[in-house]
Amino acid sequence: MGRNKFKAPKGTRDILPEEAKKREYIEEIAKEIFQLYNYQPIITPLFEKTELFIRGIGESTDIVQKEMYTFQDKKGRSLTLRPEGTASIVRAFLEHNFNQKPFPLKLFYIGPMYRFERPQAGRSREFWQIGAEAIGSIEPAIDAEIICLMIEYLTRLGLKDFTLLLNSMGCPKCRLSFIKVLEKYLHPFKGELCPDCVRRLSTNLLRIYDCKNKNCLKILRQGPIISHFLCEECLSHFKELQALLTQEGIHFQIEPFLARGLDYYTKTTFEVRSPYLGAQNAIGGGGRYDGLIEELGGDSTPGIGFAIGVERLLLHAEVEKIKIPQAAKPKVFIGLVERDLKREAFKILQDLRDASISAEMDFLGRSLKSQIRLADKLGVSFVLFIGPDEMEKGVVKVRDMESGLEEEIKKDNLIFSLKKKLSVKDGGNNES
RNA sequence: GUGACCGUAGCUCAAUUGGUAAGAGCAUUGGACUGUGGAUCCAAUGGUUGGGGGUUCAAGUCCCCUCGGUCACCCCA
Repeated sequence: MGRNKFKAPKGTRDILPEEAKKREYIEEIAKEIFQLYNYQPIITPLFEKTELFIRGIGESTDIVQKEMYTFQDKKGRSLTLRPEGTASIVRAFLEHNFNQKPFPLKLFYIGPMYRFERPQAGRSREFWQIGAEAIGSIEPAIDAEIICLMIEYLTRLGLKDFTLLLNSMGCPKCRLSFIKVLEKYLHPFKGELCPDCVRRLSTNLLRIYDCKNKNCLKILRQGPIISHFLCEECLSHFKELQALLTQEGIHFQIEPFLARGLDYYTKTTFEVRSPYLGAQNAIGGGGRYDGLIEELGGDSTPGIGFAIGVERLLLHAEVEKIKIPQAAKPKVFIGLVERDLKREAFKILQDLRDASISAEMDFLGRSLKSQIRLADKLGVSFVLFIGPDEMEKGVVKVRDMESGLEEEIKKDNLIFSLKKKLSVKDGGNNES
């Protein structure tokens, strides 16, 4: 171990075949559901101009303040590895004049994000998100669609034990009046709040809701609630969204203290929490960002989106023992009895593959016994023996690894016969 | 960025108060069974004990630094 000079950088890791296959599966399901809801794939660069994230995510957020992977390229431009997906998508939206397309424009993405943080359970420096954005509609129905999409995806994967939290942050107008009231309420408690919250009092008041200090929480919970201060428009939006979710049988919990750490959220915010993830308990979350596109230089255009953390999803799925179908194993192994029949064996191997039969053979000159052992480890259904006796008769000996029965099959008939045998076996189970 | 705990073969773990030449199981490879798997048995491969420095006659074991891991805080996916 000490010999290995190179290790994956702190907070990153290799995703080995076993896990990679699971990811392929959950991505596949995601794509199915996105297609069902008519969301189109988009792939944006892993890095962007730093300025985009500062403007998009918000100067005062933790992401911008301390979590960005920022570097200079050879021309001295400041670039940043993307810490989240929405800013890039809005940038692409503006860059390609997507406002010319029919609204709402619906996009999804799957890819890695980067945040410079101390790793812990459910948190690393490189992590993947599956996310979706719907741009151009202010209808509560699109909020409902986005949330349904997210919940349906998790449900489709088989997750059960999660909670959907819902809140409205209001719009800039009503938020302002709420902030005033909250400020007034909190002022007398200044001496009792934790130092962080005292700081938040003057910098970014709403961030106070992120505090986990028991005393601060107690004070907050007895204070004003943002939903009581929503303007007429925001309130009816929120009510309509709730009605739609209820109609679809989606259970949610109003969480008046759900603030979320990105400055751009307006009106709807939501988060899916898992009881199994330790301190980092959000599997995914999202919200409406009606001011973001204008902030980044476009016409005033509303939008809403969510992101799911792939690693957290997988961690949760592990606890719930979610069944993830295993990728197919090779079905046939070629057992080479004598070395000088290598060419013949290779030919049969390729013939099988040409016929779409997944096949494998030995490439290390192993003894026949070791070859069969290997075949067993690979879990193939059949082993074909290629030996002098068989050659002479123009046949291949086929061993059924389950029953141990062997049968000689004419070479001309091999593919047809194997396909038939395999389809019989496949008829039963296909999972593990 | 802060704190706590941890770091011995590919994996899971041993190694008396610092004391011979760091062991075992599993995995891998070969063999017992010279044309045949899963069981069993035998053998081999595999470690400058994360790295560096220090204390000591002697360090896997003690001290310092560093890298990494784990968990928590901050915050979020």
